[in-house]
Amino acid sequence: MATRAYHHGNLREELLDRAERTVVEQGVDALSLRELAREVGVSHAAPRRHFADRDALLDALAEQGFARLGVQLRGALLPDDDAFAARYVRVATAYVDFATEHAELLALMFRGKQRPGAEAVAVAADAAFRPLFGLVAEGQACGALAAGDGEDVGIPLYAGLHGLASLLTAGVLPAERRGELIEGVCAAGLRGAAPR
Amino acid sequence: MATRAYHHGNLREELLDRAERTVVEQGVDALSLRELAREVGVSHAAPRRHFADRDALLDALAEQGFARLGVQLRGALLPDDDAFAARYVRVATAYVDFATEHAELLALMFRGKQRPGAEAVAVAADAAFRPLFGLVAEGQACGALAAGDGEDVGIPLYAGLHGLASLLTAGVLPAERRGELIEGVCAAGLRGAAPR
DNA sequence: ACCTCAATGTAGCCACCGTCTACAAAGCAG
DNA sequence: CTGCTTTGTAGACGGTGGCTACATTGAGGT
Repeated sequence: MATRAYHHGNLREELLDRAERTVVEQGVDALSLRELAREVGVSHAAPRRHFADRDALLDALAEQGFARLGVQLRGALLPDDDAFAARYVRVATAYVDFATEHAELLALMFRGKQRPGAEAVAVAADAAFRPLFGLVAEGQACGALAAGDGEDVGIPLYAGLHGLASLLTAGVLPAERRGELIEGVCAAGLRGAAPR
Repeated sequence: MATRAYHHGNLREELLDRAERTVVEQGVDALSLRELAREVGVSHAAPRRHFADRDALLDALAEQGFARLGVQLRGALLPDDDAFAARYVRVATAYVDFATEHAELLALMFRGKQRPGAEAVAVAADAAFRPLFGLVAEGQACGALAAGDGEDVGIPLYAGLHGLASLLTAGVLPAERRGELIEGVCAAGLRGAAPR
């Protein structure tokens, strides 16, 4: 084995990858910098060269999480051969899927938004959510959604999705019914956002 | 000063009160059992007589939180001299108010639901939410909400509220617009849940 | 080719934390 | 009064995050 040299060469990324894995699998609280360093095979103080403190690492994780979420959402949005409602359900499903599969990561992502000095996280969040605003505009253009400020129309829709995801990951709603719950929330949301 | 005796007499409750305060003010992560014991003026191992470990204390806190939430919701529901929509907005406001004022506590409350051996928390949660189910039934009775399974009708409504609260506490949506956002989400929710 | 120097990793320390166990004090039931 | 249970205390252990001083490395200028 090419016993790596004194300098790792890729420490930051490897730390992030490992950290994301243990966060997703065992929760934020279970993430220990020292344990992480041990797993990667590096001294306990090495991570400090790349992350000022534990919170900085968590912020970076959140940023990366928003990037992943953005990819998922854009992927779900890509095929544009469907009716608007169907596309909406597809994007909603992608969002709820991500939220339930990465529950702990999502909590981290939203935790970061209000912390000071986390502009990078906020920027990543905006980028991830941009597709949703486009979808709302599209719905307005084709007459499926009420006209007016896109935010006013989109916020109730997004709140429903986010709330559903949150209730699913909290165990308030049973995960087995995920599919039908998404359908129900989407349908109710679209009715509520329809032109009147 | 009546220097209290060896036995405190009311340790458990005082620990819970102090703990809730620091959780609400500084977040769950900032809660330290030792610091708590110091504040109450008791040895660092004393809390262990009342809470098996830190998680047990957090569970008790969650349980107490659901009790408080239930009181708020029932209070908002009590005056029944209004039209259904107005009552709904009032209850929704009470929920979002609680969620934003006790953001960290709420996170704790929902964290508990999925943890093993926390039936007491689940029971408290059910009790807190019971008023909401009653309100939905009432809306169905007076024709403001679609008939059918109360859960199918109520879940999208509740998801919207919970999501809105979550987005507000995360800082995704600005707290200053709380009032108008509640109005918007309530209106959209009611339209989506109306008979068709 | 050499030398400097910034970047990166290491080793050891500190205070703090949660948990465990052995012990002390207080209340209570007979 | 006596013994037992409850409640609080004291001290120890391993683990953690953060800090500082030091070691190693690689890259760029001469």
